[in-house]
Amino acid sequence: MNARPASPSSLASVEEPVVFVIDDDASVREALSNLFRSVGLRVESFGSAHEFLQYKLPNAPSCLILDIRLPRLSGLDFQAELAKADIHIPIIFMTGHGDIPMTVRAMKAGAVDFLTKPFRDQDMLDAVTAAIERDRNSRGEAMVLSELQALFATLTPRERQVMALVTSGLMNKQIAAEIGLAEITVKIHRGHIMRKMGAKSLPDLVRMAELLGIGPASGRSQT
Amino acid sequence: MNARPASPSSLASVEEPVVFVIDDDASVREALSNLFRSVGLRVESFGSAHEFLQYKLPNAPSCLILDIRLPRLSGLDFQAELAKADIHIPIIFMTGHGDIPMTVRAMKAGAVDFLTKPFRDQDMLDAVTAAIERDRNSRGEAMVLSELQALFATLTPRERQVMALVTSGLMNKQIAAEIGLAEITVKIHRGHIMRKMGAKSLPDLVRMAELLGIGPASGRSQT
DNA sequence: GGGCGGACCATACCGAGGTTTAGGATCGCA
DNA sequence: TGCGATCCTAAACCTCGGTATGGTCCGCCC
Repeated sequence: MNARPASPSSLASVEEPVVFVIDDDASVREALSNLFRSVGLRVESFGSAHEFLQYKLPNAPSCLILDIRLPRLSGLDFQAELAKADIHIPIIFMTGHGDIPMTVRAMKAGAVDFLTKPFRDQDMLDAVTAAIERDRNSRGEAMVLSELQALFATLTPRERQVMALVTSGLMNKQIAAEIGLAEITVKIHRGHIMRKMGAKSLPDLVRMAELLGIGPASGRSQT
Repeated sequence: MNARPASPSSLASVEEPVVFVIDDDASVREALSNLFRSVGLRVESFGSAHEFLQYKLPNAPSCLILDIRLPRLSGLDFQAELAKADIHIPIIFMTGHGDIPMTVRAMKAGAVDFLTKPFRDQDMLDAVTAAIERDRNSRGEAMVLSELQALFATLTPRERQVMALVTSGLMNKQIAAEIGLAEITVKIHRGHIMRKMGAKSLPDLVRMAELLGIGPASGRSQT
């Protein structure tokens, strides 16, 4: 709508969505590739999980189509691997003969969908659309957060500490007493914080602190 | 002014957890009841979804064990019914012969787990424990939110409007210009807001506004 | 009609927030 | 040894936030 974000960092999410397909059966890869390409989606397919890991993931909304039964590694285990490696991409599982416990485990671990072969093309396309959309959102949030963290990283330890106390609602004089400073010094730090973080107002800063998960944790020991 | 900040609202979550069981097979109800009671959980069981709906739900962390195949209504449909009726309770499905699409649909709709009969008692207990815990958390959050909403409801329309602008970071004089008031009037409103909402500081108020989802939406029409 | 609450405004006062200017002290690094 | 970053403080000055006192106007309900 309105509200220019004013961040010069719109260098992400400009890339087109990508669908990744991992299946050891070349004919399946082929069929899925054709399906997705027919609706204008970019596709990258792989014969194994290992191949996929070699590939440098683009900074674009994407999702992963995975057969639950993979050559060396089960799809479920691979899902866990990705999570452990901090690679977060929505996963759509396919299976020819899966069971319910598998399904539950996959869904609990965050899978977007779980399709049984044979599935209708439209079901797959719907799942992919939802997955891409989900990824687009989470990428957006992650980007905002990482920019905030970058700003936060430019603060000195003292400034970080003061920021936590300011956003917790303490007055300058209380902060000064809390950490043994003159009130004027706190004001100075506070000014630096506002400038470095690019906050236009105190509510702005409070919201940043919320996103960053800042409590009195960064402060010193409490009673 | 009323200004009754000390709302005696600690009357929740003191009740013990309850497990609800819906199954048309009395022997299943009996077995599950015994299982849960054996670990000290309170159980209420029903032969049909309809019976369950007659029951007045207690204000306690709870969960619902549901057979996917119910007498009149499918478990999946009943899940949707509950959601539509704004009854949010974690659901654990059981099934003798369910399929994967059912499972996926249930999990996507928020089910906690989906157990295939026969299941191990421990699996059921684990699922129930997780579900109760989830419900305890969401009840806690819901309670905090409803208390906030109660406070917010005591604000006059003008005060609500000013609150939105204050928490968005505008200065008093800007707010005054925005809605055509004298700055002093804004200050008065602001004071009332802080008192009525029980906010001890501006950051406090900002966090409340975040929880309440307050944007310029409650203000007047914007460009 | 009188009471009540909401909304509005003025004057005055004071405390809190915030900047500028001008320093001093410490520490690590080139 | 000099430089820069960090951290601290002071005095002066101004704006902003917030409260109190006192008052007007309007609409609603008994």
